[in-house]
Amino acid sequence: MSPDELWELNSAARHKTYPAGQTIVTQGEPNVLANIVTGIVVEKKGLADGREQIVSLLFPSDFLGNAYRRDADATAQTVSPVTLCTFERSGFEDVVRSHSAFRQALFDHAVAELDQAREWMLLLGQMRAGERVATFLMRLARRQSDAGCSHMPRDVVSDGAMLRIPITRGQMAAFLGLTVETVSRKLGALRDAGVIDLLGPRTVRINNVERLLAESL
Amino acid sequence: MSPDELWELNSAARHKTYPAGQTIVTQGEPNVLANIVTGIVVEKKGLADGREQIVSLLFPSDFLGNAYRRDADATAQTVSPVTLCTFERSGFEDVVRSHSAFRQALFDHAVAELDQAREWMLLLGQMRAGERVATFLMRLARRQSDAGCSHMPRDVVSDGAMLRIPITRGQMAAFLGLTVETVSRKLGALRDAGVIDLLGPRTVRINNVERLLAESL
DNA sequence: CGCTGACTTGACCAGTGTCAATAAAGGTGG
DNA sequence: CCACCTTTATTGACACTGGTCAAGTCAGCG
Repeated sequence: MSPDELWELNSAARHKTYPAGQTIVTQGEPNVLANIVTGIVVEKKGLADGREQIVSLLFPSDFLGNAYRRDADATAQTVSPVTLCTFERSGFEDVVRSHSAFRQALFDHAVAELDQAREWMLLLGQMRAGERVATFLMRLARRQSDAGCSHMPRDVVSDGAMLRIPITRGQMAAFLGLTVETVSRKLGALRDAGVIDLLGPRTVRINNVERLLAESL
Repeated sequence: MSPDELWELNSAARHKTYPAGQTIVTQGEPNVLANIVTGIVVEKKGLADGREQIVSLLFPSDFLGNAYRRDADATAQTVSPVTLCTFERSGFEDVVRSHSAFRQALFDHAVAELDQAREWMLLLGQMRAGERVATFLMRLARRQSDAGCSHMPRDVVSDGAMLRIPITRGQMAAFLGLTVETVSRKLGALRDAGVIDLLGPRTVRINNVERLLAESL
């Protein structure tokens, strides 16, 4: 995007911070348009009896909210303390209307999200518990190696890679369609098999990428 | 859309027919842009060992393919004999570029698909087998009552409604993340409970919408 | 009218969920 | 900096849903 485009967008932007565990928007209520500056956000959908499915895990630089829909289709909640760069809807829409490159970027974003959602449908519908956990770790590792050094070839994870899990076991369970206990057991099984080390509940070292990939099918 | 817009689009269109069970596009290969005129199409994603998850069920009037992505993210396959109204990519893109209303429609379509995918993630990740089957029937019934008479209030299904299931049990299973046997058993359970009648393997009468809705949670 | 693929049903069992008890981490205030 | 408390994570025993394997039935179609 050109400097003047960015400036125009920036004039509609405002920074906002949230503590950990805070709900940003609730399913069905007016949406928020924002970029995540720091922290982790989850989007989730719930059933009447309280069961919840996390449908998206958002990292810094990810976009939150849908420009073309007034109300949110999922609840967005902070996992850690979060800084958002929020946009006024009216100013945002002006920028979208007048700049086709920006419109294109938004569209690409929506398409990528659809692709991810369908990939996750495959995981939720067909994979067994161990495969889901292994797949989650691999995708997280890829994502972090991407973000860390953009000069590296994409999607490469090497043996010995350290991995920070940004969410609790409960949130992993809600994302993978499992229970906390099963997630914990499958991680333990990977540890016992020597595929990973659990250095702490949120820190993993991948000893054998190939085997982890094989587990994830 | 205005008549001249439709005409312009039409000049890029060509009708095509496929027999039942035919693959239209394969995951990862160049996409197709088309409207479904008649017949049912499924989009599915597969694992290396052959397990498959249906990610979308498409009816006449639904749009197939993604204008902003060259390759397909899923395999599209006909369920019944299908007539497609396909568009040349180049001509299609001209229309998209020059008509904002059309672009908007495409965007709305993508957003709706994302919403549906996430709704299905909730089903696949959190619901039990019986709930999944009941939910499938309800959504199918709503969709058919919509299409049937657009003058009726949307989403209303009344007791005694007849329902045609357009796919096999195997495809239902692949859509719901279950096995054929479980789908069959849960349908049988609904029949035994008097909630539905199974007039044939593909024809259902809903005797008690309220209870079916309760089963689907 | 018979054949083939789709569907149903039963018996059995494995993989996950459930319940319960500990153990470890992390945060707070002294 | 340490002790306490709360939350989070691990582990075990057990139950149960849904998957697997195997017959058998039905429906549609040539």
